[in-house]
Amino acid sequence: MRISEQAKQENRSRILDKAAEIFNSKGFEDSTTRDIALAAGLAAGTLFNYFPSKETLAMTMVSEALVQGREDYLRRCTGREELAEELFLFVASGLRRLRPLRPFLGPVLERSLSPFPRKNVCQEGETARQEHLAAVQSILARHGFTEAPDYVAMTMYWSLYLGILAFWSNDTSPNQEASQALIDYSIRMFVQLISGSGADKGEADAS
Amino acid sequence: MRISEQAKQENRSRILDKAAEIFNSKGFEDSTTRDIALAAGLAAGTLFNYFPSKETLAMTMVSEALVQGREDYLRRCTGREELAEELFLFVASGLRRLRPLRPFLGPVLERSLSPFPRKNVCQEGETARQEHLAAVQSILARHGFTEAPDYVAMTMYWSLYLGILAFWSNDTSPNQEASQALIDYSIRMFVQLISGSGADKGEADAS
DNA sequence: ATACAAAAGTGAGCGCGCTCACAAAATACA
DNA sequence: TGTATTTTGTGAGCGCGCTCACTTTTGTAT
Repeated sequence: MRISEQAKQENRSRILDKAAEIFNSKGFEDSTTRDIALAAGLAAGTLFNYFPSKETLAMTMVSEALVQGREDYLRRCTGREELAEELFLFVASGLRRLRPLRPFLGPVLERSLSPFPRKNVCQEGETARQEHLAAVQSILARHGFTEAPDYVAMTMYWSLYLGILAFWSNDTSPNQEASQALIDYSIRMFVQLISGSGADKGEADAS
Repeated sequence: MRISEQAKQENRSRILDKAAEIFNSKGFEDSTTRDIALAAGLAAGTLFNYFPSKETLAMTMVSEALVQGREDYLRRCTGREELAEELFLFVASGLRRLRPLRPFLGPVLERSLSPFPRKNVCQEGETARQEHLAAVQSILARHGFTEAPDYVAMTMYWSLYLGILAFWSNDTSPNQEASQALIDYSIRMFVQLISGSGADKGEADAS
């Protein structure tokens, strides 16, 4: 069992390695699970003993990248940042870790993170979303927003975040400055939203 | 040629009718193009003489609904509305027409309207997005925003709009009040964004 | 009518993600 | 060691969206 356990881990990481390679060279949709399995030295069906779907396989990499991004953020965060500043740091840390996966991220994030209701949800995606939102909530809490923001605010946050991911994932501007501007505006907007409705929720009355 | 032309149109609309029926009863993903073609009295392959893909078939219905929604909006619009009010009317008019398609909208909108880069883009989806955004721009223009808002603003608008669609498409609250609140906040946020464009951090408040 | 070209319909078949009945190997127990 | 049990690997095969070589129908010109 020990030896087998180790062999399993090796198989798993060999699948992940080869998958990353193939996804990066041909994109997500043009890569086949058969190719990946064979490249990892396994039969076609065996891949699904390790990952229940092609989507989950890809999202596993995304998930790990986002976890590392979160760790980076915690390491880099001094605790003296403004709210917007800290949110920016958090988002940017995630993107930095996603960078190597960029060539094949589009279809994966679209399927796994989008809030549209679907038949077969990918658990990795759900988890990634929840953990991201939980992190945001904890940042808010540390900045004095003790009551959890309502569903409207968090729904809007997620929409904006997905928009950032989508834009960033094919941003060809030199240093992704275009994305930086988008992140900047999105976060500022979000901060403004929760600042304005935090006390008296719902009655903002603009007209 | 006359008769055949008419037959073609009949086939086309029979496909659309049966597709709507089947999509509504089994959802988009569980419906097969074979079933739809047979239900329309055609061979499996013939369907693709009329629509290049299953996605396009579904998006054709969405597209038509959105066009009708736009007409409704033009009809109902008095021209004396506030900007936010008019945007709300515009968005709500679209949703009203999409209502009958709601049971199968999720996967369709996710694939066709999402801004994530993809291999095979569905032309119907691209067009729908462009027309929607053009309508928004013209509303803005009529309210004094003569210079076209920059890509950041429009990107954020589209993110928020997609979020609204996603939330609304499985909003089970009695009269979709939950969605109404989301639309309200999203639009107000967007108006604030373009009003204060170039404005500095947060505090500005509404004037 | 007849011949012919263009348009429309057909269904076998492809490659995909994924399943599943079974085979092989690893482990547990005697 | 030998046997039973569980775990892991295998690849034929399914159903899907979609293609394409072919047949049938339609329209035109003689």
